[in-house]
Amino acid sequence: MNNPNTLTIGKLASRGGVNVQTIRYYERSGLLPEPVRAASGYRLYADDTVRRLSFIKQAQLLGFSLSEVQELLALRMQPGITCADIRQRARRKIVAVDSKIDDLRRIKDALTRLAAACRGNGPTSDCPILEALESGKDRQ
Amino acid sequence: MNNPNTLTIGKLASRGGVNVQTIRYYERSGLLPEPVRAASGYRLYADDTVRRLSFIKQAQLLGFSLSEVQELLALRMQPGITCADIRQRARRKIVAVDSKIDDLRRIKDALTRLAAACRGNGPTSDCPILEALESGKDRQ
DNA sequence: CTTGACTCTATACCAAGGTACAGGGTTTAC
DNA sequence: GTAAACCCTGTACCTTGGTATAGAGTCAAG
Repeated sequence: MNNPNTLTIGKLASRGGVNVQTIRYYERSGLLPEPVRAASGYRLYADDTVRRLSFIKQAQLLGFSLSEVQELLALRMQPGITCADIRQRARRKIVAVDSKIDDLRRIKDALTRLAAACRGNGPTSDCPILEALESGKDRQ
Repeated sequence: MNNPNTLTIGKLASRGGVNVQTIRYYERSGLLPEPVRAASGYRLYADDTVRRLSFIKQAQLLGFSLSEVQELLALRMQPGITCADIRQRARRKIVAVDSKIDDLRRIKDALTRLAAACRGNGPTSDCPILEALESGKDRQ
Protein backbone atom coordinates (compact mmCIF):
# COMPACT_ATOMS: atom_id res chain seq x y z
CA MET A 1 0.00 0.00 0.00
CA ASN A 2 2.56 2.56 -0.93
CA ASN A 3 0.03 4.01 -3.27
CA PRO A 4 -2.19 6.47 -1.46
CA ASN A 5 -3.73 9.33 -3.35
CA THR A 6 -1.47 12.07 -2.17
CA LEU A 7 -0.27 13.94 -5.21
CA THR A 8 -1.88 17.25 -5.99
CA ILE A 9 -1.98 18.22 -9.62
CA GLY A 10 0.96 20.57 -9.25
CA LYS A 11 3.19 17.88 -7.77
CA LEU A 12 2.15 15.38 -10.39
CA ALA A 13 2.93 17.94 -13.05
CA SER A 14 6.41 18.67 -11.77
CA ARG A 15 7.23 14.99 -11.28
CA GLY A 16 5.94 14.17 -14.71
CA GLY A 17 7.67 17.11 -16.33
CA VAL A 18 4.48 18.51 -17.78
CA ASN A 19 2.28 21.51 -17.27
CA VAL A 20 -0.67 21.50 -14.87
CA GLN A 21 -2.90 22.51 -17.74
CA THR A 22 -1.65 19.57 -19.73
CA ILE A 23 -2.77 17.15 -17.04
CA ARG A 24 -6.25 18.59 -17.05
CA TYR A 25 -6.19 18.45 -20.83
CA TYR A 26 -5.24 14.76 -20.74
CA GLU A 27 -8.07 14.11 -18.31
CA ARG A 28 -10.54 15.83 -20.64
CA SER A 29 -9.18 13.78 -23.52
CA GLY A 30 -9.56 10.50 -21.64
CA LEU A 31 -5.83 9.79 -21.36
CA LEU A 32 -5.88 10.09 -17.61
CA PRO A 33 -8.78 8.76 -15.54
CA GLU A 34 -10.72 11.16 -13.40
CA PRO A 35 -8.91 11.22 -10.09
CA VAL A 36 -10.47 11.18 -6.66
CA ARG A 37 -11.08 14.56 -5.15
CA ALA A 38 -10.36 16.05 -1.76
CA ALA A 39 -13.21 17.70 0.10
CA SER A 40 -11.99 20.96 -1.40
CA GLY A 41 -12.41 19.61 -4.90
CA TYR A 42 -8.65 19.28 -5.44
CA ARG A 43 -7.59 16.39 -7.63
CA LEU A 44 -5.59 13.74 -5.77
CA TYR A 45 -3.41 11.32 -7.69
CA ALA A 46 -1.75 8.06 -6.83
CA ASP A 47 2.01 7.83 -7.28
CA ASP A 48 1.76 5.53 -10.27
CA THR A 49 0.06 8.23 -12.27
CA VAL A 50 3.59 9.51 -12.87
CA ARG A 51 4.26 6.30 -14.78
CA ARG A 52 1.16 6.80 -16.84
CA LEU A 53 2.37 10.26 -17.76
CA SER A 54 5.70 8.77 -18.69
CA PHE A 55 3.94 6.22 -20.87
CA ILE A 56 2.12 8.96 -22.70
CA LYS A 57 5.24 11.03 -23.26
CA GLN A 58 7.36 8.12 -24.43
CA ALA A 59 4.69 6.94 -26.82
CA GLN A 60 4.45 10.47 -28.21
CA LEU A 61 8.19 10.52 -28.72
CA LEU A 62 7.82 7.34 -30.74
CA GLY A 63 5.39 9.06 -33.03
CA PHE A 64 2.09 7.90 -31.59
CA SER A 65 -0.65 10.51 -31.55
CA LEU A 66 -2.59 11.05 -28.36
CA SER A 67 -5.52 9.10 -29.70
CA GLU A 68 -3.22 6.21 -30.54
CA VAL A 69 -1.77 6.43 -27.05
CA GLN A 70 -5.30 6.17 -25.76
CA GLU A 71 -5.80 3.01 -27.78
CA LEU A 72 -2.61 1.52 -26.41
CA LEU A 73 -3.67 2.30 -22.87
CA ALA A 74 -7.09 0.78 -23.49
CA LEU A 75 -5.62 -2.33 -25.14
CA ARG A 76 -3.44 -2.88 -22.16
CA MET A 77 -6.43 -3.28 -19.93
CA GLN A 78 -8.57 -5.48 -22.15
CA PRO A 79 -8.67 -9.15 -21.21
CA GLY A 80 -7.76 -11.42 -24.10
CA ILE A 81 -5.40 -8.88 -25.60
CA THR A 82 -1.90 -10.21 -25.94
CA CYS A 83 1.53 -8.91 -26.44
CA ALA A 84 1.17 -9.69 -30.13
CA ASP A 85 -1.57 -7.09 -30.47
CA ILE A 86 0.71 -4.44 -29.07
CA ARG A 87 3.53 -5.54 -31.31
CA GLN A 88 1.13 -5.28 -34.22
CA ARG A 89 0.58 -1.60 -33.40
CA ALA A 90 4.28 -1.02 -33.20
CA ARG A 91 4.80 -2.63 -36.58
CA ARG A 92 2.08 -0.56 -38.19
CA LYS A 93 3.70 2.53 -36.80
CA ILE A 94 7.04 1.44 -38.22
CA VAL A 95 5.44 1.18 -41.65
CA ALA A 96 3.92 4.64 -41.29
CA VAL A 97 7.22 6.13 -40.17
CA ASP A 98 8.96 4.48 -43.09
CA SER A 99 6.50 5.97 -45.48
CA LYS A 100 7.08 9.43 -44.04
CA ILE A 101 10.82 8.94 -44.39
CA ASP A 102 10.31 8.05 -48.05
CA ASP A 103 8.23 11.17 -48.60
CA LEU A 104 10.92 13.32 -47.07
CA ARG A 105 13.58 11.61 -49.08
CA ARG A 106 11.76 12.36 -52.29
CA ILE A 107 11.42 15.96 -51.20
CA LYS A 108 15.09 16.13 -50.41
CA ASP A 109 16.04 14.66 -53.76
CA ALA A 110 13.90 17.16 -55.63
CA LEU A 111 15.37 20.06 -53.68
CA THR A 112 18.86 18.75 -54.22
CA ARG A 113 18.33 18.49 -57.93
CA LEU A 114 16.99 22.01 -58.07
CA ALA A 115 19.80 23.45 -55.98
CA ALA A 116 22.32 21.71 -58.21
CA ALA A 117 20.70 23.09 -61.33
CA CYS A 118 21.01 26.62 -59.99
CA ARG A 119 24.41 28.04 -60.79
CA GLY A 120 23.95 30.79 -58.25
CA ASN A 121 24.75 33.71 -60.45
CA GLY A 122 22.31 35.74 -62.40
CA PRO A 123 19.04 37.38 -61.54
CA THR A 124 16.07 35.60 -60.05
CA SER A 125 14.29 35.86 -63.37
CA ASP A 126 16.56 33.11 -64.65
CA CYS A 127 16.56 30.94 -61.55
CA PRO A 128 15.84 27.31 -62.42
CA ILE A 129 14.44 26.75 -58.96
CA LEU A 130 11.79 29.40 -59.39
CA GLU A 131 11.08 28.24 -62.91
CA ALA A 132 10.55 24.71 -61.72
CA LEU A 133 8.17 25.86 -59.04
CA GLU A 134 6.14 27.85 -61.53
CA SER A 135 5.83 25.17 -64.10
CA GLY A 136 5.42 22.36 -61.62
CA LYS A 137 8.21 20.31 -63.16
CA ASP A 138 10.39 19.75 -60.12
CA ARG A 139 9.37 16.13 -59.67
CA GLN A 140 11.28 14.95 -62.72
CA MET B 1 -1.39 40.92 -74.50
CA ASN B 2 -2.77 37.45 -74.09
CA ASN B 3 -3.22 38.25 -70.46
CA PRO B 4 -6.51 39.99 -69.87
CA ASN B 5 -8.23 39.70 -66.55
CA THR B 6 -10.87 37.22 -67.48
CA LEU B 7 -10.78 34.48 -64.92
CA THR B 8 -13.42 34.47 -62.25
CA ILE B 9 -12.46 32.95 -58.96
CA GLY B 10 -14.26 29.71 -59.72
CA LYS B 11 -12.41 29.22 -62.99
CA LEU B 12 -9.10 30.05 -61.42
CA ALA B 13 -9.86 27.56 -58.67
CA SER B 14 -10.69 24.74 -61.06
CA ARG B 15 -7.67 25.45 -63.28
CA GLY B 16 -5.41 25.61 -60.27
CA GLY B 17 -6.88 22.55 -58.66
CA VAL B 18 -7.78 24.31 -55.47
CA ASN B 19 -10.88 25.38 -53.65
CA VAL B 20 -12.47 28.81 -54.14
CA GLN B 21 -12.17 29.38 -50.40
CA THR B 22 -8.50 28.58 -50.60
CA ILE B 23 -7.91 31.34 -53.14
CA ARG B 24 -9.60 33.87 -50.90
CA TYR B 25 -7.58 32.52 -48.00
CA TYR B 26 -4.35 32.97 -49.97
CA GLU B 27 -5.38 36.52 -50.77
CA ARG B 28 -5.99 37.25 -47.10
CA SER B 29 -2.63 35.71 -46.29
CA GLY B 30 -0.81 37.83 -48.84
CA LEU B 31 0.14 34.94 -51.12
CA LEU B 32 -2.00 36.23 -53.94
CA PRO B 33 -2.28 39.94 -54.71
CA GLU B 34 -5.67 41.59 -54.57
CA PRO B 35 -7.14 41.17 -58.02
CA VAL B 36 -9.04 43.77 -59.99
CA ARG B 37 -12.76 43.69 -59.61
CA ALA B 38 -15.62 43.76 -62.04
CA ALA B 39 -18.38 46.30 -61.56
CA SER B 40 -20.24 43.58 -59.69
CA GLY B 41 -17.40 43.19 -57.24
CA TYR B 42 -16.35 39.84 -58.70
CA ARG B 43 -12.63 39.13 -58.61
CA LEU B 44 -11.02 38.97 -62.04
CA TYR B 45 -7.70 37.22 -62.48
CA ALA B 46 -5.13 37.19 -65.24
CA ASP B 47 -4.24 33.85 -66.76
CA ASP B 48 -0.81 33.79 -65.20
CA THR B 49 -2.32 33.64 -61.74
CA VAL B 50 -2.66 29.93 -62.45
CA ARG B 51 1.13 29.76 -62.54
CA ARG B 52 1.34 31.53 -59.24
CA LEU B 53 -1.01 28.98 -57.73
CA SER B 54 1.17 26.26 -59.19
CA PHE B 55 4.22 27.87 -57.61
CA ILE B 56 2.55 27.84 -54.23
CA LYS B 57 1.46 24.24 -54.50
CA GLN B 58 4.80 22.97 -55.75
CA ALA B 59 6.67 24.80 -53.04
CA GLN B 60 4.33 23.31 -50.47
CA LEU B 61 5.00 19.87 -51.86
CA LEU B 62 8.69 20.54 -51.36
CA GLY B 63 8.08 21.21 -47.70
CA PHE B 64 7.90 24.99 -47.67
CA SER B 65 5.30 26.47 -45.36
CA LEU B 66 3.00 29.13 -46.72
CA SER B 67 4.99 31.85 -44.99
CA GLU B 68 8.16 30.54 -46.58
CA VAL B 69 6.41 30.50 -49.92
CA GLN B 70 5.53 34.11 -49.33
CA GLU B 71 9.18 34.89 -48.72
CA LEU B 72 10.18 33.14 -51.94
CA LEU B 73 7.59 35.08 -53.88
CA ALA B 74 8.77 38.33 -52.32
CA LEU B 75 12.44 37.54 -52.95
CA ARG B 76 11.69 36.94 -56.58
CA MET B 77 10.52 40.49 -57.02
CA GLN B 78 13.22 42.27 -55.10
CA PRO B 79 15.88 43.95 -57.19
CA GLY B 80 19.38 42.92 -56.24
CA ILE B 81 18.30 39.47 -55.21
CA THR B 82 20.04 36.78 -57.16
CA CYS B 83 19.63 33.18 -57.93
CA ALA B 84 22.10 32.42 -55.16
CA ASP B 85 19.67 33.75 -52.55
CA ILE B 86 17.01 31.38 -53.74
CA ARG B 87 19.47 28.51 -53.79
CA GLN B 88 20.37 29.40 -50.22
CA ARG B 89 16.75 28.91 -49.18
CA ALA B 90 16.62 25.59 -50.93
CA ARG B 91 19.76 24.45 -49.15
CA ARG B 92 18.44 25.47 -45.77
CA LYS B 93 15.30 23.51 -46.49
CA ILE B 94 17.39 20.49 -47.44
CA VAL B 95 19.11 20.67 -44.05
CA ALA B 96 15.76 20.90 -42.27
CA VAL B 97 14.37 17.97 -44.21
CA ASP B 98 17.46 15.95 -43.43
CA SER B 99 17.05 16.62 -39.77
CA LYS B 100 13.45 15.46 -39.88
CA ILE B 101 14.55 12.30 -41.65
CA ASP B 102 17.06 11.67 -38.87
CA ASP B 103 14.39 12.13 -36.22
CA LEU B 104 12.14 9.66 -37.95
CA ARG B 105 14.97 7.21 -38.35
CA ARG B 106 15.67 7.30 -34.65
CA ILE B 107 12.00 6.73 -33.97
CA LYS B 108 11.93 3.83 -36.38
CA ASP B 109 14.99 2.25 -34.78
CA ALA B 110 13.50 2.51 -31.31
CA LEU B 111 10.24 0.98 -32.49
CA THR B 112 12.07 -1.77 -34.30
CA ARG B 113 14.09 -2.64 -31.23
CA LEU B 114 10.94 -2.78 -29.12
CA ALA B 115 9.03 -4.88 -31.63
CA ALA B 116 11.95 -7.30 -31.78
CA ALA B 117 12.09 -7.57 -28.01
CA CYS B 118 8.44 -8.57 -27.93
CA ARG B 119 8.05 -12.28 -28.46
CA GLY B 120 4.37 -11.86 -29.23
CA ASN B 121 3.02 -14.41 -26.84
CA GLY B 122 1.88 -13.81 -23.33
CA PRO B 123 -0.39 -11.26 -21.78
CA THR B 124 0.03 -7.52 -22.11
CA SER B 125 1.18 -7.37 -18.53
CA ASP B 126 4.50 -8.85 -19.66
CA CYS B 127 4.86 -6.88 -22.88
CA PRO B 128 8.32 -5.35 -23.19
CA ILE B 129 6.94 -2.59 -25.40
CA LEU B 130 4.49 -1.46 -22.77
CA GLU B 131 7.13 -1.80 -20.08
CA ALA B 132 9.52 0.36 -22.03
CA LEU B 133 6.89 3.02 -22.50
CA GLU B 134 6.13 3.09 -18.81
CA SER B 135 9.66 3.28 -17.64
CA GLY B 136 10.82 5.56 -20.41
CA LYS B 137 13.68 3.28 -21.37
CA ASP B 138 12.93 2.80 -25.02
CA ARG B 139 15.73 5.06 -26.24
CA GLN B 140 18.46 2.57 -25.33
C1' DC C 1 -5.13 36.09 10.38
C1' DT C 2 -3.31 37.51 6.47
C1' DT C 3 -0.58 36.78 2.44
C1' DG C 4 1.09 34.06 -1.14
C1' DA C 5 0.98 29.84 -3.44
C1' DC C 6 -1.98 26.58 -4.93
C1' DT C 7 -6.31 24.79 -7.00
C1' DC C 8 -10.96 24.98 -9.20
C1' DT C 9 -14.09 25.76 -13.58
C1' DA C 10 -14.98 27.79 -17.88
C1' DT C 11 -13.60 29.86 -21.76
C1' DA C 12 -10.56 31.66 -25.12
C1' DC C 13 -6.43 31.46 -27.69
C1' DC C 14 -2.18 29.69 -30.47
C1' DA C 15 -0.13 27.62 -35.00
C1' DA C 16 -1.24 25.99 -39.94
C1' DG C 17 -3.92 25.44 -43.63
C1' DG C 18 -7.64 25.58 -44.80
C1' DT C 19 -13.28 24.53 -44.95
C1' DA C 20 -18.19 25.71 -44.13
C1' DC C 21 -22.09 28.51 -43.57
C1' DA C 22 -25.31 32.45 -43.50
C1' DG C 23 -27.41 35.86 -45.92
C1' DG C 24 -27.14 38.43 -49.50
C1' DG C 25 -26.24 40.08 -54.82
C1' DT C 26 -25.10 38.69 -59.98
C1' DT C 27 -24.86 36.18 -64.21
C1' DT C 28 -26.08 32.69 -67.32
C1' DA C 29 -28.87 29.23 -69.57
C1' DC C 30 -33.12 27.72 -70.93
C1' DG D 1 -38.12 35.87 -66.91
C1' DT D 2 -36.89 32.76 -63.79
C1' DA D 3 -34.03 29.27 -61.76
C1' DA D 4 -29.55 27.44 -61.25
C1' DA D 5 -25.09 28.46 -60.68
C1' DC D 6 -22.03 31.61 -59.44
C1' DC D 7 -19.98 35.36 -56.54
C1' DC D 8 -19.66 38.62 -52.38
C1' DT D 9 -18.50 39.53 -47.14
C1' DG D 10 -18.11 38.10 -42.58
C1' DT D 11 -17.78 34.83 -39.35
C1' DA D 12 -17.31 30.40 -37.39
C1' DC D 13 -15.38 25.94 -37.45
C1' DC D 14 -11.95 21.98 -38.05
C1' DT D 15 -7.52 19.30 -36.42
C1' DT D 16 -3.68 18.51 -32.81
C1' DG D 17 -1.60 19.33 -28.61
C1' DG D 18 -1.67 22.02 -25.76
C1' DT D 19 -1.30 27.22 -23.25
C1' DA D 20 -3.41 31.39 -21.14
C1' DT D 21 -6.69 34.02 -18.67
C1' DA D 22 -10.47 35.35 -15.49
C1' DG D 23 -12.63 35.02 -11.38
C1' DA D 24 -13.24 32.40 -7.46
C1' DG D 25 -12.13 29.16 -3.62
C1' DT D 26 -8.40 26.67 -0.54
C1' DC D 27 -4.25 25.64 1.91
C1' DA D 28 0.21 26.54 4.42
C1' DA D 29 3.60 29.60 6.62
C1' DG D 30 4.73 33.25 9.49
